[in-house]
Amino acid sequence: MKENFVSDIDGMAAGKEVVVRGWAQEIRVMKNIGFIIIRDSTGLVQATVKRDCPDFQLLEKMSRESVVSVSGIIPESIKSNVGREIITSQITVLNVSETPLLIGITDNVETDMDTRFNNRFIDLRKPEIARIFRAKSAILWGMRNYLMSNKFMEVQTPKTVSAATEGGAELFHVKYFEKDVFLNQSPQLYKEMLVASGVERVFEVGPAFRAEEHNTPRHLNEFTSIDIEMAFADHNDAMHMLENAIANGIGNFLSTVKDAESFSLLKNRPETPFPRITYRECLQILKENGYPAIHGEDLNNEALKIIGKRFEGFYFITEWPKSVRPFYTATLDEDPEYTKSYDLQFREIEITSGAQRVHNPVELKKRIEEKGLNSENFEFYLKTFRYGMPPHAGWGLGLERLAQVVLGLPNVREASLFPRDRTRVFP
RNA sequence: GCCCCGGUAGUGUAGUGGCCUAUCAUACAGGCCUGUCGAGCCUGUGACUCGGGUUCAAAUCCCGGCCGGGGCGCCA
Repeated sequence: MKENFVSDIDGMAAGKEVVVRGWAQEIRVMKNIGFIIIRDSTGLVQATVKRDCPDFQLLEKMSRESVVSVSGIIPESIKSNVGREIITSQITVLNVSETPLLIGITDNVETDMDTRFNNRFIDLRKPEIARIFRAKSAILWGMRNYLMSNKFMEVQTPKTVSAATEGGAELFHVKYFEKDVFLNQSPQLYKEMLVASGVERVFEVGPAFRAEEHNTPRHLNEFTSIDIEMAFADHNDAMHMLENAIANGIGNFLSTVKDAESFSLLKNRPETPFPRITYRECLQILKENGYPAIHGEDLNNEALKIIGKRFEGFYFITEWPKSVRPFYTATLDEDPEYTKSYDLQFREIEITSGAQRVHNPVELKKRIEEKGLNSENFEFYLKTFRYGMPPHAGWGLGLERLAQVVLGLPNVREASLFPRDRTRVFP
């Protein structure tokens, strides 16, 4: 096993002997001296190879990105501009890399997104690409940590489901032995069933599939959904959990990922609570801006851009009309045409959708039928509401979209290691 | 699902009917030079997405396929 990562060299005294293992990012050879810039997951170090090193001739035939193990000593004074240096005593080439590289790593040439994704394993060697996923991981960890400390249990629910769905999104068909099944668009129904099972607070981090033929910088056909559901809670409680989970996620990212503020769009842990605006207030703003918006319809992208300009970062749009929300969304006590629902927005990008849910089985059945769905297909779900279902609320969040807005990425595909879009199912 | 734009060496580009035997950068191979550091200099290798059509002549114009980027719709 590797004993030292490159960044460990920072604390080492001159004269200390180390073994560095990583990728040979740059190789330069001269008459009496040569250099290898070695990269590992933690950073760069220059291995300086003098003529008297017995492995000097290995440099001359070494290709970039070959995997090497280099032994050496920390020098008294560091002359390399990468800030770390070892004076080499021994070099082992563990595996050679073919040339030329499929895409440049340090070359001063841009590479198209398509070419990069076709060769993603090399693309990910670029520090500016790799750090996206360090950030995503740290954001998720911070959110998970917040939920775990609030009595949530992490669960896994099936991704293959039979015909009954929430309606709305198109689903992917999959052969399942002699049956036709679908890839689940969200864990919604399962989360609620687990609330009925007495777990009270559940969350899941997993894939969600949407067979929509969109081609935009903010859609993936397979994305990572963070979903929560909590018993004995209303939409305001769920919003509270959401904004604090996000603040904790971003806070964790900024405080644990190296140089986070240098590449993050958001430089500070966001203040909570996030501002809230109702759907009806949005329509009023649009009207004042002379933008035609139809009451009872969804806000389109252009409308959301107008609304988004009024807020610095994250904001909630609450109390959406019943007509644009799923059947399981609870309505306002004082006006049943509107719902206890909310979307979390960042400018025009929708990050999260959530609500208090209907917990009365009679009303729920009615709402399913109002949407034109067959309630018999939902019996597995409806019956969990008849034997003691508490009031509950929750949300579903697109992790790639969250990473996209936190980092200011131009395309959500950049936040997916191996994105799945309208045409890409490879690699 | 509808609409717009695009596809030229490994990578990224210039070229919109003949001056293209296709530009430049980077990579790659070889050489010179140098405790170098986006090193520099010289030489070399390497490309018009596929199929059909128009034309004396097509990278260039037309049609179709495939692939890509984006707008709308829809959503996380």
